[in-house]
Amino acid sequence: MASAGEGLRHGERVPQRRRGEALEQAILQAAAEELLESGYAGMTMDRVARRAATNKNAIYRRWPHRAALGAAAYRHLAQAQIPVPDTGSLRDDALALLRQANATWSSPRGAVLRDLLAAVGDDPRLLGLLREQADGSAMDAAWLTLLDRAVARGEAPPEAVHPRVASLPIALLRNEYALRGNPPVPDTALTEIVDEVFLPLVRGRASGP
Amino acid sequence: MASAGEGLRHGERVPQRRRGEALEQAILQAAAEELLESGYAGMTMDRVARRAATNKNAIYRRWPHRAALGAAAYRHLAQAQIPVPDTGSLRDDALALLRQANATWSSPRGAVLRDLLAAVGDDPRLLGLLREQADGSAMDAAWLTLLDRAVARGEAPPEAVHPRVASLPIALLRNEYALRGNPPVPDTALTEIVDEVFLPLVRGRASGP
DNA sequence: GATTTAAGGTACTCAACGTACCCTAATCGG
DNA sequence: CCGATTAGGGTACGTTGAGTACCTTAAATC
Repeated sequence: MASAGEGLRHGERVPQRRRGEALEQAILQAAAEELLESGYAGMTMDRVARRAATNKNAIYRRWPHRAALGAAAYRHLAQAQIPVPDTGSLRDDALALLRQANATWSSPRGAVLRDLLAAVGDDPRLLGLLREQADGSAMDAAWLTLLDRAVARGEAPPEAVHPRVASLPIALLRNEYALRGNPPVPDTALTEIVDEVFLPLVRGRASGP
Repeated sequence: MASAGEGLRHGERVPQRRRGEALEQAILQAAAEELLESGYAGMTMDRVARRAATNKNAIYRRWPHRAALGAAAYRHLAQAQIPVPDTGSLRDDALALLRQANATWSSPRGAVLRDLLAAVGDDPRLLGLLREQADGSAMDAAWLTLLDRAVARGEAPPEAVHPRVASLPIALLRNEYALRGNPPVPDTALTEIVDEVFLPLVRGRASGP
């Protein structure tokens, strides 16, 4: 067997030691994998370092502490694109969005996110970083789009297009998780949120001041 | 100064070593104080033991791990009695209850509770223990009472008395904390929750199916 | 090719959880 | 009233994991 990798034609050198961006991506990838496999509690710095085939130095040169790495790794694994459903009915659209959020949050990724939010505590920088990708403005935008369409169809009054209304179903879903813990919220709870709260509220704002 | 405690009349002995209930209460008290002073992260087992003038053995004989002690200590310090406001107006009642919850949650105790809920993770026993005293059924009962009174005054339709409606304002308040972190929610957010969501929903359920 | 930059390797400090062991005070049974 | 049992006190560990220090060595840059 000829020794490979060193003697290339024309003397092209293949670096054997990653640097900069390449190394950073490898670390993030390793951290994300650890997060999915063992949760945030299991994502130790040594394990990440070993998995990325590097050492803790390289990590601490980039992130000041574990929570920061955790947040960055979550972001790396949560390329959240939210496809806004368009079924032609406000109720079905709302249910579809809720079900999608429920599926995401009850997946391992959801558990990781909740761990991270807990661990981050009150560090506003990391809090923002997490929320951004997690469910923040993108989610609100989706619900506003959904309401806009309903108004255009004459299904909802214009007063219903309001940030508080838009964020309501997700807030209630989040609340279910806060109360019950990890297991996925049953579908009956989702329909209840839509039928008993969301739609009545949309109606209720019609004749309001 | 005469040496006290040992030589009592009639040979009554005052035990110098606490046992059972007395010691348990002392530990809980010490843990609760640590929680308030330094949060859950600062409530180390050694500190609690020192503060209670005992040692870790006595603690671990009673609680299997730190999280269990934390939950028990929180319960010890959170004798939650919820006085249901009765101002004669649904809006004012609702605002009063919300403001009270906001005050509690933005106090050190609220931060401790959030830390604990995070630390407890998915242990259902501790989760239940915490929620019980924290904001669970007592809170819901208060909101249902408030709705009942409004219905009696003719201020709200009977259909508004529904668990989902009752838990809504607290769910939205909790959501504010989840989104923004520790600082108290501004009063404008509370009035918005009441005026833009809660009251319209109560109205909206009136003519509903 | 020399110099500077950053990765690799490793050992270490420190804090904190949880455990083991042994001694001694309090309680309980007779 | 006196031994036996129970449970608290004291203390020293073992272990894990965060974060740091320091030196060596490869890669990039001048």
